[in-house]
Amino acid sequence: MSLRYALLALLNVEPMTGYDLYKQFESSVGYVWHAPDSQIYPELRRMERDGLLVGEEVAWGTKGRKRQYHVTDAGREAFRAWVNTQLDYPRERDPMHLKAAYLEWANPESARNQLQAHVEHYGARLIQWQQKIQEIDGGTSDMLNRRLATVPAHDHSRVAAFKRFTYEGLTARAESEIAWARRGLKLLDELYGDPQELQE
Amino acid sequence: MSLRYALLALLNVEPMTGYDLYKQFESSVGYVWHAPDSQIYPELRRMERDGLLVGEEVAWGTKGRKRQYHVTDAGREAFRAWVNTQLDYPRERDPMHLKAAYLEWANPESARNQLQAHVEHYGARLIQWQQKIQEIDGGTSDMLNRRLATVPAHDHSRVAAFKRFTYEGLTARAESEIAWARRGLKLLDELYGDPQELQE
DNA sequence: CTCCACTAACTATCGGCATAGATAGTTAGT
DNA sequence: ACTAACTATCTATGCCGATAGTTAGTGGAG
Repeated sequence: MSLRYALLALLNVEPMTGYDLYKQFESSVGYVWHAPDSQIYPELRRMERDGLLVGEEVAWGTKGRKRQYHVTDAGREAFRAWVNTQLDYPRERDPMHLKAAYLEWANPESARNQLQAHVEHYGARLIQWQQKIQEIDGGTSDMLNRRLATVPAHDHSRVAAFKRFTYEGLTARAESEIAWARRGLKLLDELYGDPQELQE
Repeated sequence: MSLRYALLALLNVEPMTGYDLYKQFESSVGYVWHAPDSQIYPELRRMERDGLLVGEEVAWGTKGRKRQYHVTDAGREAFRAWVNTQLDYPRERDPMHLKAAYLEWANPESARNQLQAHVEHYGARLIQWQQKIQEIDGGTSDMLNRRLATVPAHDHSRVAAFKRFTYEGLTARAESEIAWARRGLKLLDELYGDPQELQE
């Protein structure tokens, strides 16, 4: 149900087509929320049906057509209501931690590779999210600048602060995951012997 | 697809019925992985069909019957294969962080309440996971002890170490989430004024 | 002896999301 | 004029998981 609000958040800044939104989810915004186009188009239809959006047919080339969606007052209201609503947390279900509990079944190299992949996965995320923070601080964030253009100047620092806060949380999580996986690698060394030492 | 392996992990320790497994997921094991019974029963059938389990009809009272599932060699092999397989990470999709990015839309008390709820949610998890670690260290973990009874003594420390490692990761994550939400609460104080101070 | 909580198992429906594929128009380079 | 890459939209299938409801037997408390 969050896809709907991720879409509203983007469309609040400016009207877009389904394809525009898909591109956003594929790039920068996708580091916080992702969705495939096959999910976006039907959801936009449903949102229009529910009165949160209005679609406007726009010419594209000579014969082409595209549908640009504008947020309605009801849409803005729905978004505001969502932001003010307590969300319910799903039950615990994390494949990597489940697997970690049974790593004694794995052979040591495989365990090592998987923890190494964990480090690399969150390492890549970490860099992306840190980059976002730098863009926010440096005022070079395209998305943020367009958003800021729609709010009065004295609210700018506030808007930017929450964006930064979001990425701070994501980087903290990534760092925590990396630290955990590194501890796991050390644990493997202790239990099975350090492969570096064995080579010497 | 992880449910299958969560079930295999539990059934590797001892044969159980669907209901037993459901109880496990409702209590201790549920802090790492959860599943409703409506998912468990059909999955057990499928696993039996795939040759990973064999079900045995057991008398229960005078007329009652229950089905106890045993892991087959193929089941153990499938589990080992899973533990050795690199898992693929899903795309980013976290409702709370998405919402955090738009907290300027929320009214301050609501934002405060939601961050407070975030602290409390992970606070509760933190206590549960820390308890698990203490149970492991103190040798009072029922689940772990039954598991240890199935492996040779010289592997005991290894098995326990991975269980502990899992919960360490979960507690670290919980602590990170709590610290983040607390930073959010402080940010709200800075942006909107500290409600404590206003009362004085 | 009856009531109730618990044990045991199963079914149905629905939304979210992944994966894949279909269709058509556009734009820019060769 | 051709072709590749991109824009734009939509459909189909299927798994995973949440929620809710059904049926039937067990065992203990009052």
